[in-house]
Amino acid sequence: MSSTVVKALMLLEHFSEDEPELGLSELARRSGVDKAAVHRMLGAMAETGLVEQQMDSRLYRLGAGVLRLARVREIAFPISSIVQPLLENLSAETSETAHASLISGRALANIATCESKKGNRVSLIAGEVLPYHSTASGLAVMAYGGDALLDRVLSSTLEVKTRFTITDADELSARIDVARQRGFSESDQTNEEDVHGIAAPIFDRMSVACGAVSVSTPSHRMTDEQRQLTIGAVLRAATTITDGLGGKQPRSYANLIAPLMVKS
Amino acid sequence: MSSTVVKALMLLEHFSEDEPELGLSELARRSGVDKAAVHRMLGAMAETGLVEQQMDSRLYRLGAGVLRLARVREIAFPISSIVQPLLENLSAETSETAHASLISGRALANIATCESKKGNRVSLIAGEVLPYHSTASGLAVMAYGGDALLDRVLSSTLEVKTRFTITDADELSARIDVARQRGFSESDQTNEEDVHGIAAPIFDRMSVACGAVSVSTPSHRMTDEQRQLTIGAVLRAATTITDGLGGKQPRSYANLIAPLMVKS
DNA sequence: CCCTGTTGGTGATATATTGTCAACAATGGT
DNA sequence: ACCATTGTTGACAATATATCACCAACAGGG
Repeated sequence: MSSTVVKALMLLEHFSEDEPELGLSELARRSGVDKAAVHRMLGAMAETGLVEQQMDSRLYRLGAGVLRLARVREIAFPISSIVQPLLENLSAETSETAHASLISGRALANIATCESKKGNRVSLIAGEVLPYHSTASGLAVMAYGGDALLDRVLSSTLEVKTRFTITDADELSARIDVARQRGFSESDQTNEEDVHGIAAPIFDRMSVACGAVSVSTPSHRMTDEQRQLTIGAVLRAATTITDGLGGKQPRSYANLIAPLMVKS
Repeated sequence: MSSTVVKALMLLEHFSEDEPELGLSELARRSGVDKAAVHRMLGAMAETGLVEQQMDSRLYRLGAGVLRLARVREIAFPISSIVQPLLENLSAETSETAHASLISGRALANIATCESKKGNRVSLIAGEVLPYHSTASGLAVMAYGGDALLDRVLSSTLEVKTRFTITDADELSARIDVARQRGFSESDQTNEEDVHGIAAPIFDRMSVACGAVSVSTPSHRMTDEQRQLTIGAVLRAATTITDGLGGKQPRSYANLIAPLMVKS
């Protein structure tokens, strides 16, 4: 059915900013895998330094190997360092929390964040794995990420995250179409309660979406005015990031969003 | 014999700053694994975002997933950000290239670097995997990393890196003893030609070595004077880093190196 | 144009690793 | 003392894997 390598690596998705250290039984419970299997997988990943086990508490955490890998990737393709300052600009423009994510296998990987300076802000867990179907970023990516990606997501089981989460493939498909027609995507409380998201796609060298930029706003604060402001800022940021990464927006897309990008 | 997860993850060690993108056949050749197997493993790792495949060139590279993992780890245990500025200080003091590495499974992972500003300097490949037996950092870690680690390395096959590389377990053991008696380790051209290394261990909360700081100097430039200067600087840096990470040097070790740390 | 050398990718089958379940010692809480 | 955890190890059946072959596509070179 599914390779053991995938099963092992899926264990890593349970580590987050909130819970950087997890026990064996805990991981087995969350992943639904047998304790013995988890034990062997973690042992294998520890051999290569992807995880490491605390000698005293016996808890597991992400290992030094991930730092090395990230360095290699970041030196060869400096994405985070390019994106981070642009996110800070975006956050300043909108006064809300901004973040960028990239396609990472079957989900989106949040790779950079800049939180709003307001007291009441959307604070997202760093390094979280974002589902395609329930986030604005996901919609944006699916709208411009090619049919292969789209089909894969639409035919997968769509997890319920809140009472607003769209779990029907047809309805989701319709939302994606709307995003494609507008040039940006919007989602309200579909991934988390009281969080409104507006996102725009980032394109690679082949004009295929490889990620998205997004601004998360507390739902109640999302007025019409704020919405217009955010849409423009997000589209400008996405365009700058696409350029910065050496990517190219499709011609039709550039024309589509041009009128929305003018600074009022 | 060995789990498939390990075999899959070992493929990642072939990606480096110099060669961030590799083809399927290339990876199969270097790892000595069958093409079909490599293909399946890469596919599995791509599913979780650990690697990604360029759609046009079909080459593989490290994926966005590693960035996410590194963020999670770095936010929970901010090592790199603590170590980096201290390395810059160390490099300035010695005028040579400094780097820090952590235990990462069966090898050391280089996690931070600061290159010398001199024209002729030791320039090391970022994110390289450093063997225990042929580097000064490795000697330092083995000297204070506990018997389990020591036995594992001494009983493994020691790869020849240069004509000076020590491949005899007894001789290596003797060198480690010397490092333990002195409080720092030294290696000359055992990992790379014309590179001299001086390293000191970094300790964790349980007073066990978890990594090392090292200064790499071109062999011909390593005079007696420079050597004394470097030893002091490395030991001071290692002490500061151990403290910064919340670690503790063993009492005996702190006493041992105290006289060497005085600034002349 | 063929020829040879690549490349990435795909099936078939025997084998070896893996999943499953049970039991284990060591903790910690009550 | 008990009970409920924890991490760990063992054994066996089940299954995913390693290995081999082959294929199509592409790139020079003669």
